Amino acid sequence: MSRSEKPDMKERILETADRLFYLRGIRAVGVDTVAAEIGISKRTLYNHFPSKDALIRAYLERRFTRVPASDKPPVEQILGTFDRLERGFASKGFRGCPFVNAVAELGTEDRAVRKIAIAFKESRRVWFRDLLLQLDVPDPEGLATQLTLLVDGSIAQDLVRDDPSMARAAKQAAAVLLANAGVEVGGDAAEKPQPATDRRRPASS
Amino acid sequence: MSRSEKPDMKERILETADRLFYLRGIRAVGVDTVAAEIGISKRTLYNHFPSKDALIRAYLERRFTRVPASDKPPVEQILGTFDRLERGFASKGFRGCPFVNAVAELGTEDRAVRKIAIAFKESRRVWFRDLLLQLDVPDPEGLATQLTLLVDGSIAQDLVRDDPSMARAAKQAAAVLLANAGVEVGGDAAEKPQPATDRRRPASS
DNA sequence: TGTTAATTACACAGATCGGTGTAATCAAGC
DNA sequence: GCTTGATTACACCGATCTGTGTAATTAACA
Repeated sequence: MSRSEKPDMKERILETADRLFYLRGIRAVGVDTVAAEIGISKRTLYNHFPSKDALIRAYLERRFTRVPASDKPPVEQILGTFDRLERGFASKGFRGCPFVNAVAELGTEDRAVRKIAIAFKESRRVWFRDLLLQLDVPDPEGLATQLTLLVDGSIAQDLVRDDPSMARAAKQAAAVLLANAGVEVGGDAAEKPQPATDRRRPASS
Repeated sequence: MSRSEKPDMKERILETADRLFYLRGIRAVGVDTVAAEIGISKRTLYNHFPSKDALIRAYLERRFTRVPASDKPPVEQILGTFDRLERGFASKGFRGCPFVNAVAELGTEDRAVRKIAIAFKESRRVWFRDLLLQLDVPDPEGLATQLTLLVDGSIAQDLVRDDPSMARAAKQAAAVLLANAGVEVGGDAAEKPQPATDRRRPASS
């Protein structure tokens, strides 16, 4: 099949489109820009993707990475999510949730895009729920939803404020919700102190 | 000053820009579209706003409406926020947070837009905090932040899923956080039952 | 009535966009 | 060496976008 020297041209296009779409915005990046960034002709790009819409869909589907399985205790996995979030926020390349951004950019009328976004949000909710089922909480479905609210809330707040401590605030709230559901939460899991005021990266504001 | 028959041309332009920008997206709506929607010439629009960027900024500043003062008890005000949210979600014209959407669309590099968005988010956090101060909770700053996470989380989730029950889930979580801080929460404040599954509007999906 | 300012219609500039057509070039497999 | 398929350069299309220039028109006010 593949006669091209570089492993897979389609994957190279997707990698570049992912980086540009996510960092600069989907509408802000043209197909010419994507092709030029890789150093290929626009024609080659259109030989792999019939339209920009198809490229956008492929970009979002590629972003749909499953959360890796873990053998750690469910509580640690749940609260660890917010630690990963905080590290993500602090990294330079973070710019919000690609699915929420895509819906915000392309509108709710774009069925294909919204379908992928919904699937992603639901997959995370189910991931929470399955962990909560192991913990025997009274209402795993509802609590899982509440945890996703904290995740998406901290992502939106960090996108605007560029303040990674939002993940820490979300983690503390999650710990309270878990404790309220009868789950034993390790004392060090949610480091309480931390006034959380002004933990912005100096680059911003 | 104003020689125009209609009260204020500038306000008419802003009203229309608000509706179109919010519902269809800022980048998706051109200045020609805004002018045509009102029935004025593009030249008139540019006589009131020097550029589209200026119109965008004015649109966001106009969206920056303060939460009205209320004499109801602080707890009711806080939890009532989520009831208002749910009604907003259920209304046809809801399409997420205009500030988050603007940052998602225009990028974090747009200093002016981001500054307005940050100011708005902070104003809501301060509104929560001032109410919490009246309730004598241990950490009003941190709890206020957590409440904003629930607000923005439910907004993001509703934008994607078109599911107004997200506001209800947020309200229940908020009630738990308040109770955990020692606040007396009325039993009817957070109507517990409600499996919350599939409360979508029939129009969607 | 005459002055003044707002609004109008309309053409147009300059850029960018998504997408196509074509013929040449290049590299791998038989 | 020849065939085949991928890639290339490059021109080009039509649409859309922000923004401007201009001269005519309208309406309020003195």
